[in-house]
Amino acid sequence: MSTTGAKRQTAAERREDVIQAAIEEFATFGYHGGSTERIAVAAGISQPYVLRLFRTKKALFIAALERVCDDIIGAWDAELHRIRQEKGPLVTPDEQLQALGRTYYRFVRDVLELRLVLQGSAAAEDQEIRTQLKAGMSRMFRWLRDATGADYEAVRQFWAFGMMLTIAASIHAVDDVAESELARAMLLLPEDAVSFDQVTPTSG
Amino acid sequence: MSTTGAKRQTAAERREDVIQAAIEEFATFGYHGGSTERIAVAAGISQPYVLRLFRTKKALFIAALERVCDDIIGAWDAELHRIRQEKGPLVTPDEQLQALGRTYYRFVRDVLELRLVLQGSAAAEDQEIRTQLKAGMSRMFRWLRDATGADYEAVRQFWAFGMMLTIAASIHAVDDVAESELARAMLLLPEDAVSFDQVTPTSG
DNA sequence: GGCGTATGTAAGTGTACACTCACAAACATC
DNA sequence: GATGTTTGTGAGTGTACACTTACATACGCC
Repeated sequence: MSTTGAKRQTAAERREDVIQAAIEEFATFGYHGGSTERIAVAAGISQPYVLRLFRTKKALFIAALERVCDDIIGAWDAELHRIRQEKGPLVTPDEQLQALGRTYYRFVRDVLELRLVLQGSAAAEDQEIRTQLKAGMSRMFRWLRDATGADYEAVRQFWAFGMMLTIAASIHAVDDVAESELARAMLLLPEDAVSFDQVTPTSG
Repeated sequence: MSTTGAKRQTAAERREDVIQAAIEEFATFGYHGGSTERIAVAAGISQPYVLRLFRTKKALFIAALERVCDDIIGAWDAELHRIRQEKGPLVTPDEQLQALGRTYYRFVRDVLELRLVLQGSAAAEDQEIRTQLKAGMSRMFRWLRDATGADYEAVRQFWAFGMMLTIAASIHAVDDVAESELARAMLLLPEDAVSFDQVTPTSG
């Protein structure tokens, strides 16, 4: 273990670290506000190397977006299997969607990944980002439809709620839910709700 | 009319021009991606003067956000009066919300203002922006509730749909609605819909 | 017409940041 | 242990952009 003891990893491993750091950075600050320098620091490498692993900042953003779509579908898939094992194979599409909806946040690491979808929408003025985002959303929509067998209307409602929950999380509505009937409304809670276990992530 | 014929306006008038330009710029490129220089050009003044009228870029963004919330409420209000005159004063809350929802886009100039709300959510990591956005959303929620008399659940659904429509517009889903069943689903259209008059803005 | 005020700008400053390039250190293979 | 390849960095470059300062031009008022 010399002082210059450089721990080399494969490019694939580094890429993974960078993507994870990028998801966090971009989800928080958006595409324009996110910095490759901070991503590099978070991933434990130099900034130029980030740009060698992903040719441009935009390419990295798009890769992160793609990953998030995969993760969300993966999390949904796992939850669906859990539900089916618990309740038998005869659950209705609506029951399945409801189950996915109730545990929406728990699926995705600290809501960050959902926020990245929001950031993608915000940056969708860029054609390449827009194209990628559309593809990702298509995949999610199709998966929801195919996996649960639900109809358009149900998937629509599910998705719309998801977006609203994401925005509610973005503006930290959950912070002052006790004092604000608005927050309560946005979080889809009944007026007499006292707990947020069903919608908040189990953070930290 | 000399060549240096400077047309002076009052600061209030300039501020108005700047806010309109800012809404367009920020709605398109977001808070971080938006440029005060471009806003200045669009408003027909120099960039330093933009920052004299609004102390900082952030202050301008927040002012634009506030304005948009007012505009949206104003547009809703006008539509509500129209509906009541058309159908008499006995319309139910649900009918009123439905009317607002059907013409959602038409209310707001080319969907830009709704996109700014999305951009605000994306930039809500910043505490001041977040605070302003929360206040604006609160006002909108309260107005919807008070003006229509609808209950939480109905307002929630209305809002969630609005957010989804905004995102659909951001990713230009409407562009390829003919070829994509996804776009159709996101745009809340029944599967046999042939026209988008109900949801698309009358642009140009 | 002089004077105070409001409207406006040219030019500059500092900084953040995406991206480049030349070079170095670790590893694999023979 | 020489050689080629992959992993990695230090030190820049150019540029975009928020913000500042010092100055100019129009306007109202007496």
